[in-house]
Amino acid sequence: MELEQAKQQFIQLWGNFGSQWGINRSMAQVHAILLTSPNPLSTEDIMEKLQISRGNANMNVRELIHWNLIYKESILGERKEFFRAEKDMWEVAKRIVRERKRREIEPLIQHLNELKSVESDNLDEKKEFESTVDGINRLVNKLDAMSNALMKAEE
Amino acid sequence: MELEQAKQQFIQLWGNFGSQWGINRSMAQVHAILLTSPNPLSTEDIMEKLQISRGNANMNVRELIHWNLIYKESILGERKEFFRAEKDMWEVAKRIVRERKRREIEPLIQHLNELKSVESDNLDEKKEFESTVDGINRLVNKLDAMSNALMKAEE
DNA sequence: TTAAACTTTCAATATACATTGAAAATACCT
DNA sequence: AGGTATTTTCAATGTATATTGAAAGTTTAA
Repeated sequence: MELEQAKQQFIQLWGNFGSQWGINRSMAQVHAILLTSPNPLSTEDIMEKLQISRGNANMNVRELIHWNLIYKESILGERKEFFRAEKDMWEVAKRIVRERKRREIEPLIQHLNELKSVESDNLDEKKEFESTVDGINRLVNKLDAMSNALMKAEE
Repeated sequence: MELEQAKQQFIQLWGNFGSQWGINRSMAQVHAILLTSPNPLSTEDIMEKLQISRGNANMNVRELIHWNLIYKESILGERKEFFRAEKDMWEVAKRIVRERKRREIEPLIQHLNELKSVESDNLDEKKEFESTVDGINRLVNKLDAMSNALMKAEE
């Protein structure tokens, strides 16, 4: 397959994959284009290659920096900012896990704790509810422990 | 906290959590209401408790059955169908992993394989592209192996 | 075999979320 | 300080996805 065509397919693929997992399509596509570029790219490069607006490009680049998946890079004699992606995919995975944990899992645990015990006359429903919440709590803690172990283990 | 209020919060919580991970809100909410109910519920019960349409309730119940997260259950003397949820959360997690693997990871691997090698004059870009695809391939295989190991390991 | 009870489908509609682009803000150079 | 290049913001707009509900389909019981 021809390179440009393959890149195009990869960008679409990564975009779809992202959106199935709650990452917005453009952000995943910006990530894809930087992952496959040997040189850092500017906002304009990204706008052009993905055919998206300046605002969109800018916002998703910022977001990717915040996720720690891409870096700013300056090019000698150029005034604008350039960006390059972290290329070690195991590192990428770890950073995504870290960020989603911080954003979603921790608040989830927080909220579940507040639901731990309830008052009610209906003992059946009360029991079922508490046991569900407890079950989820245990699961989340288990998964959390597993992911911590993995991220330290490396390889 | 009062039970009904806590349930309501849980339903919202589970719905939001689902939609952050690419599961539609209603489906997660239907799941939530069944998880916390000691008795099986009918489509009408679900419609009423979540204030959603018949079509919506029906479609998401079907989908949850397909994910193997809820079961049909018949109640003596009742004609309509009732549904109850799998309550073992570790089991739930395993089934979700299984389904998402089947739906998303396997097709991803499929597509990545097709992009494995490309033709181009630009050796830099070609190399970068192939190495990115290879890196993702390795990552996905690693995660896949890990999840397989975990799902067998139990506990 | 009919009719009531119940389930499924799907075109129309609504909602949530992503995207645009021009204006405002900021950084940089002389 | 003034002017130009570059980045950021955000109200308006567009788009993908979810939801509705009524009609069509199916099952059950008498």
